[in-house]
Amino acid sequence: MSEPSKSILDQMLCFEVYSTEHAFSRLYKSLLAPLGLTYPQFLVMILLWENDGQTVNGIGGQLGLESSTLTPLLKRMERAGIVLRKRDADDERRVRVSLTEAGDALRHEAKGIGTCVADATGMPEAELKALLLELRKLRNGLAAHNLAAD
Amino acid sequence: MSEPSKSILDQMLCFEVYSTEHAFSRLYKSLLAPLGLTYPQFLVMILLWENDGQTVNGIGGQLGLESSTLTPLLKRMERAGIVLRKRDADDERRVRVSLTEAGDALRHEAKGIGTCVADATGMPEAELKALLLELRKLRNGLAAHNLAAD
DNA sequence: TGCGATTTAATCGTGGACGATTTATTTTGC
DNA sequence: GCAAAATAAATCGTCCACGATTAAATCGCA
Repeated sequence: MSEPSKSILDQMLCFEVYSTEHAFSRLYKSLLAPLGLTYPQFLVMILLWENDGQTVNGIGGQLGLESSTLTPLLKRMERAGIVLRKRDADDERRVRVSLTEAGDALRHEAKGIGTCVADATGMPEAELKALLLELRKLRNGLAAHNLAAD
Repeated sequence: MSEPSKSILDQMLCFEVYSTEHAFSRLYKSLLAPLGLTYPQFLVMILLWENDGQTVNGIGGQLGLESSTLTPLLKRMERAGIVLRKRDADDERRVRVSLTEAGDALRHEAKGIGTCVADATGMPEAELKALLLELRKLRNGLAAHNLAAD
């Protein structure tokens, strides 16, 4: 009873990840609202700004999302006029997602967001970097375990 | 261009938190499925196993969830026969949530879950503990900023 | 005492997320 | 060259999450 067992620690860690995700989500919501974007939509935009015309699966692979999540999300973005969805002529199974002019223009409006978030953490860069690496290690561990379960 | 700016780092960090949360969520889903629980429901159960008969707001405060999230969630748990929802006789605005026998019994079936998750991380206890503290620091920073925005 | 302000849940609409399934297309194996 | 397998996206049902609003109960204060 004196020391917290590893399993309790783990429960706490999972909850911490869960609630940190909520905190990030709330922060991004307020920053992204003026652009009319949600956080997952913003992630898609980052990928497209970097490399336009990707397929649904390509985007999903990078974000870890299924087509059942992405298809409706991309349709909302299409309705908002920031992306286009078009069947690939060479392989009609694929749908390629590309930026409209409005979508491309959003890139400039999104410039300030990163620094806002960085400031909000209130932590020095080195510490954030270390945290990033530790989290990546954790996620890789979990992902390996998730794969092994199949 | 040579060094990653703090804002890019931050974007990566946020994404890392986001996807680590997904990885945890997937892992817990497979562990909790035999108990018929989702992860947020499991969090509610942990609170009730610790302290039965809490109010909706009391639970929400600890988990950072709104009544608009909890009410339907608790109704599903009630339908599943693991909790009861009852208006407080002293203050009829409050709804008290308590465990049924079946809900209490689940506690034993959930025993092994923590160690499973701890093993899945593949990381030593000390490292997990340090990560927990860093994440808490980050979350507190973000939460402070979220509050200040009001 | 009684009325306005506050507190507590519940409701509604929107958006994310997943698994299972379906449909269409392409690849492969023979 | 064609049937079977594999791949890509979409669809459906369920659940989580939030903000805004509503309804009911309680509190507080004049």
